[in-house]
Amino acid sequence: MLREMELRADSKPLLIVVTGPTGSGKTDLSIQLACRLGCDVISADSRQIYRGIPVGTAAPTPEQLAAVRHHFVGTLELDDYFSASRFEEEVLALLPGLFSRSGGYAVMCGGSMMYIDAVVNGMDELPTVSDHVRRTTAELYEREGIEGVRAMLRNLDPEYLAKADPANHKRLIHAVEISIEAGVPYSSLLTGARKERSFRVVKMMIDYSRDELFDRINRRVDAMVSAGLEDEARRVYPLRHLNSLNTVGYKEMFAYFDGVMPYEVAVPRIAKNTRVYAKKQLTWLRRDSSVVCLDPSRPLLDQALQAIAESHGGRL
RNA sequence: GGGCGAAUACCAGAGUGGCCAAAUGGGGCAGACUGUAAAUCUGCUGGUUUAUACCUUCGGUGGUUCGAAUCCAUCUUCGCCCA
Repeated sequence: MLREMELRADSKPLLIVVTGPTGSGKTDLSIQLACRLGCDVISADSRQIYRGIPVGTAAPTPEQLAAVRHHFVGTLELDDYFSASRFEEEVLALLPGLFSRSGGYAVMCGGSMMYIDAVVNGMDELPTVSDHVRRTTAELYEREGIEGVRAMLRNLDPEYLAKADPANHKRLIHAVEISIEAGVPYSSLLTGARKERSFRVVKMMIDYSRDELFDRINRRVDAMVSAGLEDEARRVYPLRHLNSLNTVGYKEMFAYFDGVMPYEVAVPRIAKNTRVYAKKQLTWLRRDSSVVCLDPSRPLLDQALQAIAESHGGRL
């Protein structure tokens, strides 16, 4: 069956991106695809990449991991630094090997839109922020609040300040950090240019109606709870201040452990915040017209293979 | 049967004569996004295609007043108390 999908010698390899909102069934479809195409799965998920939190992040199960080789699942410690840019770098380094082993295919599966964009379009080169700069900027924010950060940015990069969201301290702080580190305004480093890639991309998502999706999410949260979310959260509770645990499912559990939120509130809150997260993903997806929508009422694998075939120029 | 209290937008809940289409929170919707992105942040949420504008709203009806969500009367419903 692979024969029919075999690449022609002159085509570039193909990265098949299975994305979509949380709870839409990406994991299953990506595994089916990878099995069918004989390739690996690259996870594009900013939380499943951490070790020790498989339940709350709905990471692939041990069985699923055994069925197909996965990358970037459970490979980092909770206190490891990571970023979309690093993801881009590591995936790009990994891809050639995967393509050559599979005959030109790789599946990327995940809902971290910025990670996917980093791989597909690339990000501008920025200097790595040193601990020293990070610390001084954090102190500035602590001492003088967002006003202080804005004042600093007025000197360092007025152009960015003018177009940035003035209330978003994370962005402003980042701009300050990069400007200091680079010695030039942050905005001067942003080219917006799309990087050349040596592979082609097909993106697809499973397009549930919002009601169906929300229903799936609600049910999945219940499943997580019975799969031991609370125990898992309790194990990582001592590390709750880490960014990797500033995550839906954990923060609500931590609030419950801290006694600031009753259990009966925490669980529905997880479902609600997951729905909000899904909405944000859909907002991001909405402006990406290159995403092929798959109809969940029909066989998904067939539609996915069809989309892949069409990306080859309509030929199998 | 009697006494008291309450009825406000999707929900909760402020407001007690004009600055009220009505605080705030929740929920919902929409959006931004180039180095921790499941993060962080923004806007809207009675109607009128725009609005410093107009219209319709604060349980019902009828009053008082230049003007009522706010005062009066009455009715309805709910809660508590005495029977």
